[in-house]
Amino acid sequence: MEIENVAEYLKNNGIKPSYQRVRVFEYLIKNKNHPSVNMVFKALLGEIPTLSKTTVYNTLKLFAEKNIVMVINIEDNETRYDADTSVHGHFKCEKCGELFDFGVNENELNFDKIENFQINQTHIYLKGICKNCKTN
Amino acid sequence: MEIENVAEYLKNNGIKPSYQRVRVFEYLIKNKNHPSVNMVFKALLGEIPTLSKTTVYNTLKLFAEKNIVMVINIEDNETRYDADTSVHGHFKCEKCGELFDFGVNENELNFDKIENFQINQTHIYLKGICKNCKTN
DNA sequence: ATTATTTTTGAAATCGTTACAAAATTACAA
DNA sequence: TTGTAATTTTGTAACGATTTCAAAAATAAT
Repeated sequence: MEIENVAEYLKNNGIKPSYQRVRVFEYLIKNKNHPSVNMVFKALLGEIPTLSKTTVYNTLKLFAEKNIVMVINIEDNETRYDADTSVHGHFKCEKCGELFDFGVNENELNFDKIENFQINQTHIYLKGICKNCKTN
Repeated sequence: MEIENVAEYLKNNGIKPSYQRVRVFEYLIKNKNHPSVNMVFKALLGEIPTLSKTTVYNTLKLFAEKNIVMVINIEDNETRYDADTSVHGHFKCEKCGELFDFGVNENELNFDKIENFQINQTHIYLKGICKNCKTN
């Protein structure tokens, strides 16, 4: 998805585009590295010296409520965020720790036993060894 | 999977079958409710008054390392455990909070972009409204 | 301008989890 | 058995991610 005007995009999703919110969202779409709160906070603190970590928490929670970010719980200890809200999977390499995106064909998922359930969110997490770490 | 003798099963998986470990694993296979550490602890405390919560943590971590339980991170705040380690999905109802199992056909998952990755674990989490909560 | 509303901030509290050392239990050898 | 070593359990303290909360700052409305 192409987002030309972040402030406009936030507004269209019912979010008042404050300076901090715009900057956090810009970080997400520029750095597609599924950051944690701490990663966002530390990256932006250099440019926004008054930034509070609570603001990052508040902002990402708001984004999640408005469904413009995906909450990734592939790690047991810290939550990660992704501005790409389309259905796709995440692969975590157990060796290098990196998180990879991969495509998922929704139609091919046959979900037994939950017919007539209303699905709002789909999370697909794989863990293993990535191609780089396998050869090295 | 049928597990007739829990102690034997633990031993076969490289786990010394102490009393606490046997009781924790028995709880898991009798109560297929994907319990949290706290749920296991509170349920067993009545029968094992000296039980420590740390023991439940240690035990479940050991089970996970030996791959006889599945770690479920569908909730952001607390980890849940499942003695069924076969590939299957979990549906969390956003209304009643219940966790449902569902079947997944592994072969039908076409994972784009991660060819030549070694997959060790597959986690599929859905969130939405279960059939009961939709009608009520 | 003034006032009301919203947002940000930072410190304190919360809570799941882990670290650690002592106590209890089990395994092993004499 | 008995003593000793190794393993497991226990409970308290520490840790760290996240939330709470109230004050300060910024923004919007009258």
